[in-house]
Amino acid sequence: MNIGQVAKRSGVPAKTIRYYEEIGLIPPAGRTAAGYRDYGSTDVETLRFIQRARSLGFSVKDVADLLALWRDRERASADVRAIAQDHVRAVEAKIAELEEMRRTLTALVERCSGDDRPDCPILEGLSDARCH
Amino acid sequence: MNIGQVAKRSGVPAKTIRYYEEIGLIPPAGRTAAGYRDYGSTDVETLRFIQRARSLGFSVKDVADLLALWRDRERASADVRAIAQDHVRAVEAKIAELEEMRRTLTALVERCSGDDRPDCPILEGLSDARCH
DNA sequence: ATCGCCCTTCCAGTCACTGGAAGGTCAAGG
DNA sequence: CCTTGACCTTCCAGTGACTGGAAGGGCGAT
Repeated sequence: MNIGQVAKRSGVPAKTIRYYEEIGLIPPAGRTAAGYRDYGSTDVETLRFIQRARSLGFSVKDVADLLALWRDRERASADVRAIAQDHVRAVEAKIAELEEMRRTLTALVERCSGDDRPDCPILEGLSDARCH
Repeated sequence: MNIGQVAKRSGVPAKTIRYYEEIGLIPPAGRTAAGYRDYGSTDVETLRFIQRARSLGFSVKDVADLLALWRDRERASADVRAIAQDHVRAVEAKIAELEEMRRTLTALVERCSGDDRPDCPILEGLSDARCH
């Protein structure tokens, strides 16, 4: 299977697949006589796994660890859970941070009339930080 | 005032101040005879403005636009409001995305026993995407 | 043989910094 | 006067995770 086919089936762009190979997240693909990368259905499954983990926000490093555990039939589920739980905490922290931004921003936007006049509580808020 | 002083007073690291100068977010600072950058209190205020805008998640490009409006006594508050409102929408979209991740991740983590056994719904979820 | 699409590599750019090396400056203490 | 230590300077490289594009080669169908 060509890289384009794999890209279509896994949802990972061809360019990104090459990049994953370059950084060692996936092993180097076999090659055809002409030098084209050649893949099998296992590779598609691996890339789908990677795609899903990435879309859940796991870092490439985390994905590498998860992949290793995925391939290890002797793994302890506790190891997987630890990675996932750390990530949940990171996601929650990020949400909290963004919620805080949203709160402040919304308060500023609401106080701004948004007309032709130069008078603007948003800029005032940014210069004084009286917004908190 | 030396760059270190300004860094302390504005909350923007010295390295970042030099970087902002390099990319043109702030004008080049004056220099002392010895070649040290020399700042006044206006510079500290500008950097504080930048610091606050950045901490609310505005991109450097947005900050440049906001700074220009801040300095323009003839601005229309509608222009400021438009930038801020776009940003609020972006922040809200990001929050929604992270909430969705958190929901999926939490569901997976909850189903995982997290013990010595290899049996792991998290890895299963990542391979099958039966989680949705 | 030619067309259009696929593949290859390599280099550069994104975003917003951050770290570090190599070297110059300044103020205080001995 | 000299040294020490904390500051400053520039320049180069690296981060994370791709993404775009150029230059060149291959493949299947007409």
